Amino acid sequence: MPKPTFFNLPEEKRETIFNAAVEEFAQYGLENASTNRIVKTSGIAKGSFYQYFEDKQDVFMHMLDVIEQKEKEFFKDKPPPDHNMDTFRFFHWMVKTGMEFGLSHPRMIQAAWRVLLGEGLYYGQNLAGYREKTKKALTEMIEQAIARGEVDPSVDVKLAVMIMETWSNAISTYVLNEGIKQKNVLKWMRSPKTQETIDKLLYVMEYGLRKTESEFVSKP
Amino acid sequence: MPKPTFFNLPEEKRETIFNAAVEEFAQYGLENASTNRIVKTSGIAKGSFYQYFEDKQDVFMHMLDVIEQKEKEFFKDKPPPDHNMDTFRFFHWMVKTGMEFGLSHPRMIQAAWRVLLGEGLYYGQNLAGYREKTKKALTEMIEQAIARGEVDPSVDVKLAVMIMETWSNAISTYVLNEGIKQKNVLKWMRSPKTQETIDKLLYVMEYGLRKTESEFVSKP
DNA sequence: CTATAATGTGACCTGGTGGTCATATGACCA
DNA sequence: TGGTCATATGACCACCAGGTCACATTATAG
Repeated sequence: MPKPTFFNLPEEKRETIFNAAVEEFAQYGLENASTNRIVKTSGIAKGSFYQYFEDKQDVFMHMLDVIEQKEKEFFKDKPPPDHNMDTFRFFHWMVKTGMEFGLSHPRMIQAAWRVLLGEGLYYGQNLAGYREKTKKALTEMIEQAIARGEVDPSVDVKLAVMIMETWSNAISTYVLNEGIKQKNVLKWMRSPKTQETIDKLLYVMEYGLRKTESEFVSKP
Repeated sequence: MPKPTFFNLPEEKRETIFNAAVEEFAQYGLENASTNRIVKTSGIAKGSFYQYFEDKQDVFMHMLDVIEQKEKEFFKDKPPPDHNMDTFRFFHWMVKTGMEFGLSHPRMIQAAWRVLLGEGLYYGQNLAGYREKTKKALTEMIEQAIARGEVDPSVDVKLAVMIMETWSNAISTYVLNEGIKQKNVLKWMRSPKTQETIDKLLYVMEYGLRKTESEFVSKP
């Protein structure tokens, strides 16, 4: 948690510092982020930084909180089209909506992903908690899906979770890496071509890479 | 390339230094690897290190070469059971054999993966070449597979490559992470349970996560 | 035994790191 | 006005990084 002093700051200054930190994390990850650079780019004194935060990990954790909060807000007025829908369609909706959210705060998400996926494995307990959360949600979803006869039961739950995580990671990585190159990310994201790519990826997750009687068709 | 001096060294000393470097990369990655620690753990003077190598990246590239060479040796007397086999069976065989190789040099592989996957994205050209190689091989394989009618053609080649890469990465990561915890990795790797897990993962890649008429059966 | 070449060494350099602290600034209030 | 308290500052610290280099040691050859 940042110290109270940080929250007393005028919003503009607070944002400047926060954004500088986010940019630093996106570029260098957590381990290689430099507080010196952060203070330089945000135009504050070194001492000030330590009056706002314990250390750089403190800022990073704060960023995760901000993401979580913004995510909640974003999803609040975007309820899934049908509550009792097919699990794959639900996952589909979740991935796509999640991507839209991600692209509205690209650097923040990039920073979080980079650290959580890259360094998180070799890091302390603090970060592990964040990964557990999504894992738990996925587990519940899959248990339900198996009960409903939607997911192949011969693949056990733990493995299915791992598979869905992998897919979700792969798609996010793809969208983030490609999206950043675009001049208008949202337009790119919503373009038929991009949508089809994501559809195809999710289709393969569902039906596999082997050619079977079921064929891919783009769904609106 | 390491300097000639390095190759003139008695084998034992050479190995000591090399192993220390590998261990360092496995633990800290390339960016955070410390030459100071490497020289300390291998018991040589700082100056000697720079008489053997240009810098730490030089050692790392050398490690990649060593891996490549050992891989060639390993695969030399392990030709695929049937040359004109189904692509998925071939991929299956490749993954499993590759894993066996990986577990015979776990730290080296771990180090390479860590850097190539984690830092490689944000690194210079040197490393990109190594990723391109495997990508090219996969591309050819998939083009053939589509021509043979084995892979769904509605999923285009580029995407299929990405999917196979993702799977290969996911499985490797899984095996490496779990394998390292075991007291006897090879025994663990060859145990029916582990084999079944890998079979299941590859099965899902092939037929998808959704329950269909085709059911998973463990194949010998 | 001597001269020359190859190898080994660690003190030393510059520069960056995370973090501290005495001091300065300025807003607010009695 | 003078006093107080939160905020701001950057010089400074100890530490570690990668890298160099004059010098010491050892091996080789004549």
